[in-house]
Amino acid sequence: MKWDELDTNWCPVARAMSVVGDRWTLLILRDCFLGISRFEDFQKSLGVTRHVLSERLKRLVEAGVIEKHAYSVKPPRFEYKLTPKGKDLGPALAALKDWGKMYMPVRRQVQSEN
Amino acid sequence: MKWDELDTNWCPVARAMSVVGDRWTLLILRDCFLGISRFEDFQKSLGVTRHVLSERLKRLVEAGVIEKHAYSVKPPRFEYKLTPKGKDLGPALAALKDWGKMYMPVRRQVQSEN
DNA sequence: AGTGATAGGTTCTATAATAGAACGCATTCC
DNA sequence: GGAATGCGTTCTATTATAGAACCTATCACT
Repeated sequence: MKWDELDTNWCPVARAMSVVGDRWTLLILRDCFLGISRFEDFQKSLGVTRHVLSERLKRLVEAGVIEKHAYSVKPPRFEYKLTPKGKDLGPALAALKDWGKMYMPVRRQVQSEN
Repeated sequence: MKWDELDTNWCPVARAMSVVGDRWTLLILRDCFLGISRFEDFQKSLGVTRHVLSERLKRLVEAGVIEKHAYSVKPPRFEYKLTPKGKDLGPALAALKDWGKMYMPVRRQVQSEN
């Protein structure tokens, strides 16, 4: 199969990956679960480029995983919130969290010389 | 943060993604759970390029998620098997499977004109 | 002994995705 | 009339992935 045809795959895991399998997507959703909802906050939290963040949010909205709505019209300001479909990714994220806690111990980042 | 520094992140989900967050990796592991163990079989099952498959398997072995061992020396033949660490990704994959079943209905692939 | 098949890769080039910085717009604050 | 904030888009450079070809070792057949 091809990566951009995962949505028609027989396997439900593959179909799930067609929505949440791209780089950064699952971490954006983790941030949603932590209460983050604004573009700037996702960007600061993750360090993902604005370009990619914009593209991922658009995709997640299209897929019905999150919703975008204006919390202010003047000035125009938006927030992204999990839909029920998005909230139901909670168990998957929780399982990844548990696994990470168990098997991926925290290692201090090596400080650069400069 | 940067994608290749996820392993030092404070968040266990991010640290998990440092191992299983790359394209195709979670689907390779799904295949492992389905009993697939050989290079050729992963490749046929997923359609991933041999280059990427090789790289992902190497990474998963390094991370201790799967083990490579020879099941024949003459001719040299190998199989990849889940370690306990890898088997403990079962709940995460199961959660993704459930979510995919629930929210991503099977759609027939549109047939090409040619 | 030569030919083809099988398994497990590596190497090569072309294309697609991501990184990183800059820019644009609307609005508010000073 | 700046400067700051929030939410993006656009641009170029670098990295990752796709797709095909190639290599090695062995066996099976003729």
